[in-house]
Amino acid sequence: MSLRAVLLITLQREPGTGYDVLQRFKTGLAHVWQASHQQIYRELDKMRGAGLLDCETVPQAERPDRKVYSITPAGRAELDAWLAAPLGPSAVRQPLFAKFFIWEDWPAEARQRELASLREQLNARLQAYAAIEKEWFSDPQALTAAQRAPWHTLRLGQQLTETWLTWLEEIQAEGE
Amino acid sequence: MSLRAVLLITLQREPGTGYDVLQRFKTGLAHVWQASHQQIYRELDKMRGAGLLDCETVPQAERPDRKVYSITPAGRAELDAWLAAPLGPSAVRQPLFAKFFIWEDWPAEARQRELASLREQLNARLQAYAAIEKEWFSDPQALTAAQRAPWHTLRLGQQLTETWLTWLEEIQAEGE
DNA sequence: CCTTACATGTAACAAGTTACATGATTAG
DNA sequence: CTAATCATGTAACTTGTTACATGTAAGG
Repeated sequence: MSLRAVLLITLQREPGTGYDVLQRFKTGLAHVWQASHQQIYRELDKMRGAGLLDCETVPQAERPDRKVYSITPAGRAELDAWLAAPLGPSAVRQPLFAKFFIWEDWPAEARQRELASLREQLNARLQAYAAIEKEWFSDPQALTAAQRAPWHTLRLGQQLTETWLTWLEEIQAEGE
Repeated sequence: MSLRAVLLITLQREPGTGYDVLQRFKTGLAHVWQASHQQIYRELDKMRGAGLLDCETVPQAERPDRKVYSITPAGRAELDAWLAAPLGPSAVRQPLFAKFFIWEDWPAEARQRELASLREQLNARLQAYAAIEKEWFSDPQALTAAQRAPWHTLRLGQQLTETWLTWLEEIQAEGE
């Protein structure tokens, strides 16, 4: 259900094609949701079938037609219903924590590799956040009302990542 | 793959039935992994089929037979391979962040309900962590080598939850 | 009497991944 | 010449959820 809701949200802001949505998932929505192009195309088609989206086919010379989706009143109603119901608890799935359950069983160099790889991923995430911040929220003083809440999500993302990094540094220091 | 790895880890520590594993997912492994009983039974059967687990059927009077699974050498090899390969980045899926993208569109009381519900969930999670800590790591000074890494995962879980809570309090304060 | 614990499963569905497939245009 | 961008899709598979199904024993 959540992918569907995210699609409704982004298409409500601005209609677009499956490809457009994929680009949004890679840039401004990168810290919110990710999905493969196959998942997006499939879901958009299902939503059109369910009457939540309209689809206008725009022919293009020498390229596949663009299928521009936009939200319908039924789609907006479905979105409102989703917004009105508080989210349930999310499932816990932490493969790294699982690895830590037999941490002493590993060769030391495998541990180092794991931690180094994690560190890179966390730093890459911070950089991605910084890019979003620069593009969308460069001046926190001048945020519009509509920008304020999305900006908070970005800040939380940053803070969670920093919590991870601090913890990682402690672990690495202890392992020496 | 990760569910499979978690099952290998827990059955390597101690053989058990699907039901046993489910109980572990509810207690000592609660902050690591969750899965429904159907998912567990299905996966255990597949793993037995793939030669990763042995299954010994223990008849019981007046109750369904217990199927006790234990890890095979092939299972241990698969686990070692999983441990040796650093984890890839995990997918980003934050439905709450999506809601925040149209936060100003909601009625104020719906927002309050959402935040209150989140707060309850976070507090419940902290309590679950405290229970695990009490049962498994009551004396941090006296941790065995094997307990040390799992204890670190618990601490990270707590710290992440606290980061969420601090953020939540800021948002709630600002909303007044 | 009702709920919880014990102990297993089938079936259908929803969500997400990976591989394969097409074909023009533009930038290096 | 090669890679990236634009733009769409099919098919097969894995993973996770929900509903249905069975039956005993113990505790309140």
